[in-house]
Amino acid sequence: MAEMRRNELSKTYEPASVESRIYKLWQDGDYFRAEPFAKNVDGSEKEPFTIVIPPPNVTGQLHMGHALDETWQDILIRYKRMQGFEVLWVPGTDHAGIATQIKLEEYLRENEGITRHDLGREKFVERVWEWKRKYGSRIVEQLKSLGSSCDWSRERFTMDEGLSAAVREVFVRLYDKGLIYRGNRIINWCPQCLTALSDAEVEYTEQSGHLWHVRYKVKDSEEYIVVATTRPETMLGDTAVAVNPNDERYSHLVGKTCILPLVGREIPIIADEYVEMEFGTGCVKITPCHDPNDFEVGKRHGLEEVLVLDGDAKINENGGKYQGLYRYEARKRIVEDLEKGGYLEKIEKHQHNVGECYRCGDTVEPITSEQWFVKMKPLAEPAIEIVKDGTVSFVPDRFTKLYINWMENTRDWCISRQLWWGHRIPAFYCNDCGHMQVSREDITVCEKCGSNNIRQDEDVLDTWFSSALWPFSTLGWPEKTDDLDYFFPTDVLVTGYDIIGFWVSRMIFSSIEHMGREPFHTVLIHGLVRDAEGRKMSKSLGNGIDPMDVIDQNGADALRMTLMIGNSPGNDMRFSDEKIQSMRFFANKLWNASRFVLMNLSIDEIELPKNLKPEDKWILTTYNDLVAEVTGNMEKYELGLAAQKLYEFLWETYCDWYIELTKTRLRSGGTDKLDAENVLAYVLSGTLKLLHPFMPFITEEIYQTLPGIKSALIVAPWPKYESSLDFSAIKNDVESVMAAIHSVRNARAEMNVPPSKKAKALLLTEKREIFESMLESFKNLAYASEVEFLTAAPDELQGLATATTEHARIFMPMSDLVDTKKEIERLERELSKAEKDLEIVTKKLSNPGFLNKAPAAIVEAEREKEKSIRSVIDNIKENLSGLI
RNA sequence: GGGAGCAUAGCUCAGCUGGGAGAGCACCUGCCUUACAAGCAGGGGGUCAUAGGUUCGAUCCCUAUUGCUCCCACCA
Repeated sequence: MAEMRRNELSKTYEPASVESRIYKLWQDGDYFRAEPFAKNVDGSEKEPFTIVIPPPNVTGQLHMGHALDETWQDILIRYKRMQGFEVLWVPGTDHAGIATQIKLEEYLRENEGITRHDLGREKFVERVWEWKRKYGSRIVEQLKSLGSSCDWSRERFTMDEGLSAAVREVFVRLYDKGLIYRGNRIINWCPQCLTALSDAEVEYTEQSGHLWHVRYKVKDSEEYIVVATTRPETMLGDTAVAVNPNDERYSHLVGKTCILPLVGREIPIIADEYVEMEFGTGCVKITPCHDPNDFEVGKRHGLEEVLVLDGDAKINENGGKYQGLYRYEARKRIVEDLEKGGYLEKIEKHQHNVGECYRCGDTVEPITSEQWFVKMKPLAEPAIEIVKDGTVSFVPDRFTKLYINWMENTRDWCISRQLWWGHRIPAFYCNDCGHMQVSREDITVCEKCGSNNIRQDEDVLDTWFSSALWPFSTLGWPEKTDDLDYFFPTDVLVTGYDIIGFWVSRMIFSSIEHMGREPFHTVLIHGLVRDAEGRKMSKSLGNGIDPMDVIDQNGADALRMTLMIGNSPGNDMRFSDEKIQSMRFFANKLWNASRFVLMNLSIDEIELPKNLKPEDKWILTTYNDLVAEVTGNMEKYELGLAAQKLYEFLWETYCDWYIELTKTRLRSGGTDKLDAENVLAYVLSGTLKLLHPFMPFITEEIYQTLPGIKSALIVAPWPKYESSLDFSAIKNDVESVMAAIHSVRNARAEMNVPPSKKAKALLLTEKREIFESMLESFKNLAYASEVEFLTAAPDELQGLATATTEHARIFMPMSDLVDTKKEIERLERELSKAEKDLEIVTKKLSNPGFLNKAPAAIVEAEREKEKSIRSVIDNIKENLSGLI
């Protein structure tokens, strides 16, 4: 596997050439494929771990939101795969009813000058399939370039045969149980898309409008009743005026009738609690067909229903002389006529929320219409319970509330759409006797009258109806399959908080209803990716950053790391050039560190040496702790923290310290060198494993070049904490040498001594042993020409630069460079800093409350700290007194 | 109207069950020390929004306040 020559690694990391090759390596190795009931080498059954992808729109293209979503999932999947789970990540795409249909209609209009009606349903649907075939693979390819390790052999599409069968099955079952019904109800209608929408598909924006106050004359009276409305055109459909039953101003009018201006219809004045006395005039015109609340009022009072708007938002035949006018045109005309007729009392400016179609943005109209609905209450109840009892949990937890709130308040779900692209509703009508049948199979003969004059319902189902079944339909349901037996329920669902209502909730109740249990145990919620200014990325703002461009320029690993590092579940993040750049640099750092190690390697097999040097023990201990921490973070879905720790360990611990500490040994040759090689390679190899889920490409590429590697990193076992690697006893000793090095560098830097100018170091320390065993490294990193151990401080400190730590005082003869006055100032600065620290600690330690109540370990640590600071202070003071 | 989130270094943000205030970028100083200048070494910079409370101890828990963001509801 390791075709690559070690010393041929290029000086900078070039992701483009690596990534496609590595992805092919994984695919050729078939590492993404999952087998139900797979066995371990010892014959035991493997534990499954399953994620289903939130299916992107089949004709869409990858955006940053996807990239974030996929990265989360791929990290979890790769982590679990390395841990020995039989992992399945089911990929697929969604037919995205409205979105796709709109897209093609736009294309047809712009390029062929035709509408879907010119083509007719059959031809149009055929064109959508063509469109799907043309663009459907684009997003899949984009997912691959991100590194997603999906089982592509199981790729699904919501309009696949199997998934369509699942949709039919569910529809029929729910219908038979009375949970799907057809009815004339008020729904949200998009006059642009010409279809009904569910409540979830309507977005509200605040707009400034007007409140028109209109006089309705009370019949057989000189009185007027004044109603306030924001949509005067709907008055054509008024069938009552309502007041609050407790409103004394109008109680004498309740039961009377008034005359609808312009129309002349006599309508009753009724009393209903729904009316707020304080708002407007306290009188509300009731338009049952064009307002959801009015619809309810109408039902309660048995009011007449007059529909006045057509599907395209034009006034219909019930609108008399206004028939044919578009809604806003009609509004203008009606207001004019009201004014002329003296019906208009006043016009107020008014801020109110207007519902818009989430796809096209057009103002939706509430309209009564014959539609199909899912009865929500019986489905919602167990779906709430399963989250309340913890069977399904949200990460972070706060989204539990949002979910429950959504579930508790949801009204019946309007599932029929007047579109052509989607799952056609399996309801069949007999044109002769009018009988309706809902069926899994297409109906050709009426079961009631035997007629074969049958037509299928024209409508299709809401896109979310099929995606609600995704966790089990993709595994073969309603067939009984091994996949279902083994991989269901799935484990984690990863998605953004914006579709909890649309999708997550519907998957949960669908799964309970049809599978009898939860679809997944954890819902991992991430935030949105915003631009550098914190704005939502959107097409209209043109501020979207194309992940494919980012990958091309920086590599998928850098993109993934950018999206993960420092990000916590549920929180939005900003995407900036700076961030992506620093991650590209990180990839390069990893590359070069590996290059350095590989250049020095002469071993054929990585094996930890028997005689470990102190610095080896130090790095192994630190690495070992890292394994434990990162694993803990992964388990808790704290991927941002895990990434952060890996970044720091690799850069600061491994590169800046450990590699530097080994350089003298690598130069020395012999066993020393071989031992260093082994430890370097061991820790690098382990770090690559830990980092692999985050940066799969570069880690795999490097891993392949390590000695003795027989498998791909993608299936290498995840590192475990090993107590045999715990040398924490010696950690402090090594760190005291590091502290001394740091202090020397500091002193030299303050005096602007270049590294090239080496100096002798006179070393006074009670830890002579450790300094001696790390002497060469110390000399190298502290720029010491030689080291002499002292048993007492020199009498005369003039002309000596001093470096001071808890355990060491170092004197460097550099008379030509040392400015005694400056040196004294520097030491005094350090002293006052240390004294401040000491003050805090002693205050704590002199507090009886602290001593009595704080845990012993904390008190002990505080004592250690005090001792250490005192030692530093003593050392600085002695140095000072020698100078003054 | 209801609910949620955020407020930590100049900027963007971490900070897991309360005990050390952190990272990246930016900034200052010195270095091409042959893995990396996409780098190395050193450094400056924060009353952790405000006011209370709980505690031996609060960035972290509780209450209130202020400011920003979002979601849901839709009083016509």
